[in-house]
Amino acid sequence: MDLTGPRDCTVARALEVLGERWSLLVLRELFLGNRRFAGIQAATGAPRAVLSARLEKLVAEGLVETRDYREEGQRTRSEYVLTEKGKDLQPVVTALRQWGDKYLAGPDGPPVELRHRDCGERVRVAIVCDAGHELPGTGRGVQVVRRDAVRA
Amino acid sequence: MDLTGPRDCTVARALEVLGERWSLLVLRELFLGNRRFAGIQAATGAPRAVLSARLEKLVAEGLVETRDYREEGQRTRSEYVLTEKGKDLQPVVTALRQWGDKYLAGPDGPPVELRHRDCGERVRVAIVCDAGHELPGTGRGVQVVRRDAVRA
DNA sequence: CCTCTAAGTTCGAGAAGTGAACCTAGTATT
DNA sequence: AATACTAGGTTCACTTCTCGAACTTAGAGG
Repeated sequence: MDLTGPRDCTVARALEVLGERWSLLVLRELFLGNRRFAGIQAATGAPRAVLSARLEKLVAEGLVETRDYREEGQRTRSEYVLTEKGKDLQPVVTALRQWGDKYLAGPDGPPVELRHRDCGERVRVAIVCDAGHELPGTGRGVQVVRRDAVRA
Repeated sequence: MDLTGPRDCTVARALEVLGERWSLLVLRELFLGNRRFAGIQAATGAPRAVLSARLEKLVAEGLVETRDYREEGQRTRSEYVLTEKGKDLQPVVTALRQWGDKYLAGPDGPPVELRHRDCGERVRVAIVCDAGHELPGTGRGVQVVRRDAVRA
């Protein structure tokens, strides 16, 4: 994507990194603790060539690191783990899941549920302000302040 | 994407709707109040043919509705507005923006800021549980509960 | 009836995605 | 030391998506 374009906001830049097909699905698997190539491939259904390219990109962007592991009877291989930068995408994946759960779940309800490990309550994404108010998930009450002059 | 695949979670389904290039960027513009074809085209930089197809898809999926408007000296045309289902994606776009602001903003800082209209404080996305605890944005403390049996 | 305009559509070329087959390099077995 | 095994890729031929530019559409206004 051309970042010299009319509105170079950070959403566009984020999508530059994450916007390709499979990228967010790979991150979903990494959040679920699936660290190996074959496991991610099976869970996402991404073609191997694409998965290889996406993992490479995620590593290059610093969202993911490789780490060596050794299965017995096998040579040493690499597995993929999220960096802090990658883990910080949890709200994105969780927000997507929440929306999907609300509008796209099957008759059995969503297949994965997130809970707070400490108290067992259901976890969700909320829009809040620094004064501690929670805003509706539709974004009502959010005021957009543009700091960008027109940059043609 | 093949939804008969190994792990048909709602994240995958959500990306089925939103995962194509430009879709989320179009939604960003709609959230910012940009409702017209030409305006969205200019702001996102998407090719007209692609934009046309994406808007059509978003309408078909029920995230966006068309509404007639009439500029004086012009014929009646359609503009695009978010439905409730579309507005519910605010947390996704905001989470993306937040991550982009943190890791990808330029030296001048992010070009767009979100504030709570009622109190003026900065708005952000948080991971919270139903007991009112706020969890770190990295997802530490989130427990994944799988309700899906293995569906090969 | 001619022009203007926003909103599309069409087009050929190029980039990206696809599944299947093939390759690679340590491990273990013989 | 030759052989088979395996997770993780790479390569290939094919299809689909994306791109920018040019073209089309249809109502408004002169």
